[in-house]
Amino acid sequence: MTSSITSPNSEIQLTRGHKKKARTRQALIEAAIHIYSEKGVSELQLNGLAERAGVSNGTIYNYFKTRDEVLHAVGIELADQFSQRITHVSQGIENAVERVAVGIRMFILQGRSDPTWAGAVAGLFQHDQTIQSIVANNLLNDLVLGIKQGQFHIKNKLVAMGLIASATIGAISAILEGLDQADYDSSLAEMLLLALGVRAEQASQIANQALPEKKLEPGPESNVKRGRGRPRKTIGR
Amino acid sequence: MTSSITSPNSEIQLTRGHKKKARTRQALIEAAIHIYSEKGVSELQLNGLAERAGVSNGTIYNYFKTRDEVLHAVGIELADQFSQRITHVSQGIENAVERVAVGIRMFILQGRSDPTWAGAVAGLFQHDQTIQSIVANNLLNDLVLGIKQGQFHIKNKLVAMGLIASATIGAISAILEGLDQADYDSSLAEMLLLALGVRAEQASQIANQALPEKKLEPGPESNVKRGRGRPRKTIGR
Amino acid sequence: MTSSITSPNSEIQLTRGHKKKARTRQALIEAAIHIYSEKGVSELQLNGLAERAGVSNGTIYNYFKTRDEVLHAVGIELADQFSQRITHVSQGIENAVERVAVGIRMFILQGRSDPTWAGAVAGLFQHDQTIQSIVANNLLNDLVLGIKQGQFHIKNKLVAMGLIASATIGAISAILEGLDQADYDSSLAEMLLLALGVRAEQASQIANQALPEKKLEPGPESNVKRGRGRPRKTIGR
Amino acid sequence: MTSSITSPNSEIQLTRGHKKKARTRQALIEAAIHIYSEKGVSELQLNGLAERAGVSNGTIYNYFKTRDEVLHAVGIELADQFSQRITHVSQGIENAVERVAVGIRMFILQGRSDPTWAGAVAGLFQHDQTIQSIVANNLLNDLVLGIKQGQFHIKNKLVAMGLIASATIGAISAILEGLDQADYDSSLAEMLLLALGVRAEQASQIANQALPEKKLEPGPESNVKRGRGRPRKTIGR
DNA sequence: TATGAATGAGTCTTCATTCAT
DNA sequence: TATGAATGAAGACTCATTCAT
Repeated sequence: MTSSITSPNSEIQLTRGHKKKARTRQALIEAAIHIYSEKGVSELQLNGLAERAGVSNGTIYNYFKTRDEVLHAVGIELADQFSQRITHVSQGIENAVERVAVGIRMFILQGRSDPTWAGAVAGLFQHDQTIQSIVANNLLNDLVLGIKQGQFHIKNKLVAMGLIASATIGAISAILEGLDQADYDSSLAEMLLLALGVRAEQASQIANQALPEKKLEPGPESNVKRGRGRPRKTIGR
Repeated sequence: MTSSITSPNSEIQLTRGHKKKARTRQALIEAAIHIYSEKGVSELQLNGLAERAGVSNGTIYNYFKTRDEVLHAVGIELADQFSQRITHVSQGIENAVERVAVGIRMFILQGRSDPTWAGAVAGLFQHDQTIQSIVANNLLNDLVLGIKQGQFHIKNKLVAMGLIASATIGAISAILEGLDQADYDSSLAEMLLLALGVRAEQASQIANQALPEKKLEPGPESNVKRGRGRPRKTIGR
Repeated sequence: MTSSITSPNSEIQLTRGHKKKARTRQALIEAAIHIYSEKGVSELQLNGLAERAGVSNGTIYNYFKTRDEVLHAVGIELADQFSQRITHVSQGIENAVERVAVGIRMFILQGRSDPTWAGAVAGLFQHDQTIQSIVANNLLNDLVLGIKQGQFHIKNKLVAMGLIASATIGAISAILEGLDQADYDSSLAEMLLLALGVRAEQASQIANQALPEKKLEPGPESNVKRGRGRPRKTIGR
Repeated sequence: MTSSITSPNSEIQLTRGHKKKARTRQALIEAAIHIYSEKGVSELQLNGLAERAGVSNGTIYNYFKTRDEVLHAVGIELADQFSQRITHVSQGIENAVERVAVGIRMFILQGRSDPTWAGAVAGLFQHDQTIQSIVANNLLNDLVLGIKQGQFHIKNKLVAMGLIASATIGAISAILEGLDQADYDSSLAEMLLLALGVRAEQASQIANQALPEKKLEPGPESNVKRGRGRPRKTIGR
């Protein structure tokens, strides 16, 4: 049942009979993330959610007043996790170019190692302001830093930000749809660095250098065995 | 607010009684595009569609067996229009760099001049393989051409393609959400050319040169004369 | 199926295939009135309503946007019918004392001849402003008239109005609960006339004189055969 | 807003640990009375009740097997209180006309001084036989007495009883809805005495004379000391 | 073909009641 | 006894689809 979605300290909670409430809430959010990932954000049905979380439908309403509140809570949670995961790896990196490259690549690599999580994040990105803002903030800081460091040459920061965000999300989506490519992460990172005005050799070098050795995040093997199959037949509801 | 989606001068159509059927079908599709644009693909409700198209709900089922069939037909139509509009503007441009730049910019400019259409296309892009394939085909040809012409230096064509597509769609979405920027089109085009390995000065020059004087929108009567029957060979379903 | 609840001209409608819509709406309202009468206003359940009206539950929503709208519509309808029935019989009576007496008695007699209707009106009286206002208006006019005619001697018209209304509604309720009394109508009318300051002999005479020969209202026999049994076990929902 | 329902000085209660049970039960009933008064009898929800009583929802089921049992207990309690309050004020009054007038006025005055309690009683009156019976018994005795004293001239005692009860309850409801009038109590009492056949001058004099100086509300400790067990013989269920 | 009322399966939501702690 | 999370039956509401006219 544990998955990389579970917050880090959840093992402690699971051992005790206490904190039942927190556990159920977490179970609901995790189940929601799985459903997001498999069927898309707009497909979340409360019956399915309850079943997947192993509770009865009424239980959902002990934690969320309405369906929308569930969606929102999941958004917050994903945004939170996103922020943690990405900032985690770029901690300690001083060079803005490297920070950006590492961020892009790490996120793409999540598309392979934890497709559930990545799929949910990617899917949610279009629908939730919260997660967009978080990405935007992280990115903007690094862009500003890089400009100050004289490494980025950008005419319009907002356009640049949008470019990086949508390209990265797009890459994740492509990978999840089976269009993976060898070195997708470094290829894309290199191109995006070029777009930001980084010199070609530097872009190539930084985009292809080894990633820091930090663990991506708990990420148990269970993430891999889950297929992201079930092709959506219907677009709408 | 002007939109090429709007049916052509209706007097012309009314003169021929026997085109009623085709007209109703077209009215439904156009109404659907409006709804796509305003509320998102997954929000299409058949009652609202009928109302918007000025027919009664039962009438829909004279043209489509099921809701899914409506969605599919709209997808085809949008893909079709997209294809026409884009190929239209790059007709006659020999230089691959220019072709790509013009394509990107023209599409972004639609976000301003015909937001309904652009919004629908952008929204559909995430959900429908058909339209993705069309973009892919157009783009791939130009990329290959540019490589042959020695102007693009790309490691992975598929990655490059995904980059351009998602960045452009992302730009449209941003604009539709009110996050417009002056020179969004040329700024983004320039960055993307850089990403493709075009030299900085050339990228800047081509991305900022005046666009060809072609009208953005094909004449309205083309909406009708384009045969619905013409089977299209697409990669997607 | 027809009942005194049906509006007068409904027979005409029922003969034609046209006006299906109006017929269904009327069927819903009539069914609601029956339920009101049997189970009380707060017990109206949409499933039961649909079943009783012989339509499927979804059909209700073709006529009313929400449960509350059903309640309101029934309130309007009952208030309308109330107004018609009562004003009908007092038409042409010039003397205010007589008008009031006839109104009180007629309404009480409805408690016997059309218990469904009367029960619904009585039950609704506590919950709906609309019907209260209508009663109030009818009554107030007659009180003012009687005062002008020098027959009523009242200190406070509003108190008097409340007295008459609640006493009459209370009588209906008592009758519907099986606590009927011979001459309930004239006994109560006489007491209320006394309360309004009418002289004893006049009160007695007017309260006991024969009622005008007008038919109460369509009132088919089907109204009588329906028992108002099913004692409410539960108070709340 | 002062209310005799409010539990007595809680310090006294806290000194005795062994009365916890009785206190919780009483807290629940008092909370229920507040809810009755504010939202109507049929709106009592067990979650809200628990919250208002300051206990957790499960606790209710330590005192009542079912929601209906709660409603019933509240009914008993209110009827009990009603009986005490009314008999309290008319104690020592020999004249039946005065007894009736005082009863009516006192009850109406509760609508102002203790609207919570009065509202609950009035609301319950329509739904609960118990409280109706208590009123009936009190009233009937006085009516019989008044007839024996030659002061009431009534054709039908039951009709008269119903008239007084419903008129008084109606008055309370009107006041609670904000339709208060100066001298509502004496105005109504006077009219009702007239209805009972009392001569005009006497009715006016008695209905308007000063009320006895008794406190409206029995001492708070009575809330506790009144045995819950005392079986009451009532007509109603 | 067009209409629009009717349908009913499917969803969300509420709330009295149960039960492990 | 007290707690409060969990339960699930039940009710309101939606909407794609059918069908008589």
